[in-house]
Amino acid sequence: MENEEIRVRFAPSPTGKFHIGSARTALFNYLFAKKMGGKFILRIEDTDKERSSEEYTQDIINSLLWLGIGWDEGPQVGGEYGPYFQTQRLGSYKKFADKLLEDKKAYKCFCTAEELEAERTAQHAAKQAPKYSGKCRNLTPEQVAENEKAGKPFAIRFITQEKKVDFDDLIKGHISYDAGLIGDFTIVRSDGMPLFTFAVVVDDYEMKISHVLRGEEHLPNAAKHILIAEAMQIMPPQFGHMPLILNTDKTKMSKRKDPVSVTDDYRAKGYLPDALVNFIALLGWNNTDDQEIYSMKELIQEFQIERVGKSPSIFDREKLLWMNGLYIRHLTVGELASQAQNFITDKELEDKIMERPDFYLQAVALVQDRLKLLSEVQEMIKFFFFPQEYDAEVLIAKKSDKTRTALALKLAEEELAKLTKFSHDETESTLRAAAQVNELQAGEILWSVRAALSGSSASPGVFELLEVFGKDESLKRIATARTKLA
RNA sequence: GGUCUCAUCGUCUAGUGGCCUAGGACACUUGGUUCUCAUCCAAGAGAUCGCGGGUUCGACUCCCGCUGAGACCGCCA
Repeated sequence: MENEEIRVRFAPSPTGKFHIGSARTALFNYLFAKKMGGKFILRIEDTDKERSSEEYTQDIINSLLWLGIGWDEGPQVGGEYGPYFQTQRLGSYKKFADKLLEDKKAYKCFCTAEELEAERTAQHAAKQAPKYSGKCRNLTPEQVAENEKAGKPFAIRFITQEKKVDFDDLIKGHISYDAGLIGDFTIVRSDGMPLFTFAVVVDDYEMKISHVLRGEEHLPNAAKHILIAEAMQIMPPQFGHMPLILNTDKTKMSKRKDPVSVTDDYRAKGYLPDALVNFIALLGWNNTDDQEIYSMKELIQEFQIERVGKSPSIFDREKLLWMNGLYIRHLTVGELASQAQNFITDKELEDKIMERPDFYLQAVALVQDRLKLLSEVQEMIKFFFFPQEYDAEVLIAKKSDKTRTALALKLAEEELAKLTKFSHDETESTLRAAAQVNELQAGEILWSVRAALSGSSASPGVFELLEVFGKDESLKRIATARTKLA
């Protein structure tokens, strides 16, 4: 073995927003590398000029960073096997393609897109497997020269040997393909750009990649990978194909119908990166015991490629939501407050928060247990800063009525007004005593005061609210509530 | 149409021949705590281990067949 170092790569193509499935692929590669003391490399596969864009490259980078998946080599950090953008590695592909041509392991194909398309539809109609006819494979050197002279564009096709391709997949076990079914596939486009299938082999070789961990949809590509490697007389890396992440309808998650963008559907919606990482790590991997909550550090410690399952898993958003709530509850109030601030879109509210940061912090502390998403903070704390409109009915506790509620609020206002110390305990004993003396249920008075303060039937507890609001604001809100009942 | 992959509660999964009358988590139901909601705690319901054969004293676990589902078959990745 010339190279015993563990080197893995995550090689996304910037043709769309960074996908949750890609995040899982990246994560497993990262965990594997870190666990094994190896290197994690990020390579951008941007040879599809039509669909690749700078914006998407940026989204990949931002998402990875946000998730806490850093790379040892790649864009921004460099590395000795760069460059890490395929469009900057064209020389390498050309070199290997020329060699393949020279060794008669590939040939120039002058078929036009229309011809190929017609061939495929004909095969489809005849219920045959779509496979290139090999028409240009037997062109004589004279014919090739003639075509080239005529300025006909050509692609380069790989000569697929009719043989069995066997390999041992780290996850799926022994896999065998009949290469005879594959046909001569294109490795270089007529515009000179290499195709993924070919570029990957060259890059993995030049970057000394030892293990390729990717989605199961690439399983058939592994056979091509191995065939090309053989033709190039190099050792292919070890493969590991991870089961797909499915949508609820058991089909591959798609951009069209599912929330799959890490940035738009998770980060922007108020999910925490640690929760997302924890959740996707559990999609296809587990550690035999009953532990479900893992920090990145623990994941690295515990990760074993052998423990990656073979069957696909459905992405259960309910469970993710639960986990996100759990992570939110584990945040310190300060962390939560500052992270949630990014989700405040209401300008007036934002100004108020800036004016009264301590009050904001106290409000956040009271809603923390009730959150599942950071983005929910705004709705939940609004009433702290701005009294909300509400219906008088809200003030009346379940087993109470209008008259008793009016009395409860009157008593509350009078008794609370007497307090000099407006703490949780003081207000509690005061209100409970008032209820008892006047033969009201404690619940009647507590409910109505809480509703008066929050304007809602569901809110943090009344004593916590009283303490955070303070005497003046509390009495003001109770007074307002009383007018609603009058 | 061909090839490949997969198959335990609704979902994520544990289970590597006897510990399984199948364990945990989410969701669900009920109860407790309580001023509501949420949290928290407790309990419950939920899987004839896709089906059929075999191997074995014994199979969720091994083998074969079937069925079902998915992926792939591009000058996309």
